[in-house]
Amino acid sequence: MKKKVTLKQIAKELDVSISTVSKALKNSPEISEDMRQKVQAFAKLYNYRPNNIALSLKNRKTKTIGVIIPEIVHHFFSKVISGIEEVALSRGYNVIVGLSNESFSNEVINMEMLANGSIDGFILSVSKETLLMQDYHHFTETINQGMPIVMFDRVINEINCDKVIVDDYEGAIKATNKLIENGCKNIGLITTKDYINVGKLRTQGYLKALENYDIFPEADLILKVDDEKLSEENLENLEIEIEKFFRSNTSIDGIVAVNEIYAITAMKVARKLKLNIPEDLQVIGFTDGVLSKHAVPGLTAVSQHASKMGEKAAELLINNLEREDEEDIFETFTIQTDLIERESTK
Amino acid sequence: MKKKVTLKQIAKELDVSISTVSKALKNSPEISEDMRQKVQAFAKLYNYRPNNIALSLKNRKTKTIGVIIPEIVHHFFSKVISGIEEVALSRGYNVIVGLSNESFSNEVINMEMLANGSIDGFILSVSKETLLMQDYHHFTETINQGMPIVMFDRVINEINCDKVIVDDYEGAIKATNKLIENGCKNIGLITTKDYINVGKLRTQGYLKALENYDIFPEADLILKVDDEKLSEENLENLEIEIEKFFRSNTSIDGIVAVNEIYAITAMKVARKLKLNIPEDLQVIGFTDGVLSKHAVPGLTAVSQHASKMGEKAAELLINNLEREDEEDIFETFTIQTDLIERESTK
DNA sequence: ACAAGGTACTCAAACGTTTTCGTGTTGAAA
DNA sequence: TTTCAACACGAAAACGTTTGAGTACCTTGT
Repeated sequence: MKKKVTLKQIAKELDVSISTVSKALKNSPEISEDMRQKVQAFAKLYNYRPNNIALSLKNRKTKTIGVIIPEIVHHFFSKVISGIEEVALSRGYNVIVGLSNESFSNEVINMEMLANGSIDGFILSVSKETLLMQDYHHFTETINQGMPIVMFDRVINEINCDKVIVDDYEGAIKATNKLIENGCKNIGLITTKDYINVGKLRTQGYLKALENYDIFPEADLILKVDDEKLSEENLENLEIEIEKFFRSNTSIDGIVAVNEIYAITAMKVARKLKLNIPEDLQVIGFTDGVLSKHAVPGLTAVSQHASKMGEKAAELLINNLEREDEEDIFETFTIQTDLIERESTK
Repeated sequence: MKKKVTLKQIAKELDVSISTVSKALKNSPEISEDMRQKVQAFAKLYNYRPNNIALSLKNRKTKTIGVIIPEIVHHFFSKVISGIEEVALSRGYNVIVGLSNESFSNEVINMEMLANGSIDGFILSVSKETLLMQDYHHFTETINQGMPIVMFDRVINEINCDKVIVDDYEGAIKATNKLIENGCKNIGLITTKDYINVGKLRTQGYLKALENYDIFPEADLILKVDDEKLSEENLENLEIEIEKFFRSNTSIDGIVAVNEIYAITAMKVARKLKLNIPEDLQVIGFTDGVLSKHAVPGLTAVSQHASKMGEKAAELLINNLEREDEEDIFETFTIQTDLIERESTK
């Protein structure tokens, strides 16, 4: 077992100073050609690699970005990470991932763990609990300490930082328009409680689209699912809620759902109630993930271009980190949605 | 913007030495009660947190583990990460994620980036290309430098390190047995090429189960999908292959598929061919992920307990890292599979 | 012969910690 | 009064690197 070799060891071995070795490896003109070659040959032989930690300490930057997300077992978030990874790698950065599991305290702990020198900046999507509690002190403190943050998807307007969001409002309009144009007369919306801003925006888009067509929105046609009660296990609750919703609104002929699970479950319930898709009921979901793609029938979905979100977030952060002047001009980048049409709509 | 405060600054402010501050914060008995309180109060006021990088350099350990996986947008892998994260967080470790995208060179680059001091050890699942090329020098070198590796799922027997695997062989036997007991006479297998060892093991399990029941395995009933040709986009190829497979084996009444996608696609094709599930055809897939759960009908699946794999891998690694004696006794931990029964089987 | 200048190296500080050893002051025992 | 712990603190090295300043030696020009 040969441990990693350091400058000091090379220096001792060649009987020169550490500085000489360092400079020789960096092709400094201060070093003679002879010495340069000797050192470089030796370094190659022993497979010398500079110690990242020492470099981080010296340069006061780690070339590492911290990503905090609510949940990784989720197509959208893993896709975002994959986008972040791609540009991070290409620009020489590492990615360290923290999971909040939608919990405020986990978010805080994770951020504190990373903020003490381990990383240069954060990319994050705010946890539900944080959104609910509206306690943002950990964000402001981090920013005050000079560590930049980029928020994506679930962002907080009051916080002054770079943001990457999806045009949820427009996306919901597109989806609703599509259904209206396809002849739906009674379009239902399955959404979340309003404290999640993406849910809220999508609801607003839905309402706007109806308004554009002079359709009066009916409160009965909007189902606000209480996400608190839902976990991996009790998806049946969701199924039951949606079934009740369908039974009390038999005229529904179109559904806009704010995420894949809601949409898929709606289709499942519809099948159970002997409704044919898309003949009797057309369905459009948000987030174009695996489920949409592999559902039968395929689910028409509003694509949020998750990996592009990740790429953009990483670019914003790295650009900020590598900016010479310390001006803080924060940008909010909006990603346009696309409607991916499949068999769940006509 | 108040930058992070260091020991040095506190020392200067209180007009004492750095050592005194450090000791006072650690409640050293060398320090008087007065001084201790003064320093701690000051530190709290300025929200002092020790710099992780400096600690890493001093202690020669980073309290960070590196995870290299082929692909993160994948239920199985993200679930594993989530298991790793959980254990890591509870034991005070961070997780840094690298993606190989199934490419050998990416795997090497990622490992080299991390191996230079950034992390204390690796948890990884080998990329397909590496398995194909059988070039393992980056693993042996890393281990030789004293950095421990834990491999999971796609492991390499020749490499001497901790491993966490799923009992693929047994899982395939369970699945095949189930179908046989349910009355299937012609059970097809949809698998990968043999260089992926999990695929190979599952194939062997399938064959073993048939043998146990004195059923002669027919080569025609085994479809080895060439994964190289498959990407996110051209899933149609898979569909076409499976359809051909079904058409040339009309007697098939049961399917074992080595992953979710194959299983779901098989169900989709079956529906197209007017085969009823589970009456005409029963299907069992590997990897109990979102697709299995939300498919219609629900897919009976062999659960690999991905998050448990992650937890176990993290435990093995951290135990190894924190072991006092430097004995290298490597363990291979096998996770038992469970058959999660849903509507795709009788 | 001697200042000037270039070459090829070494020294030392710095990044932020921890920790061993050293040292000055105090109070009490001899 | 001397001696010697006990106490409370400081100095310095170490982790591995980079880099500006310093220096020894040789060459050149006058």
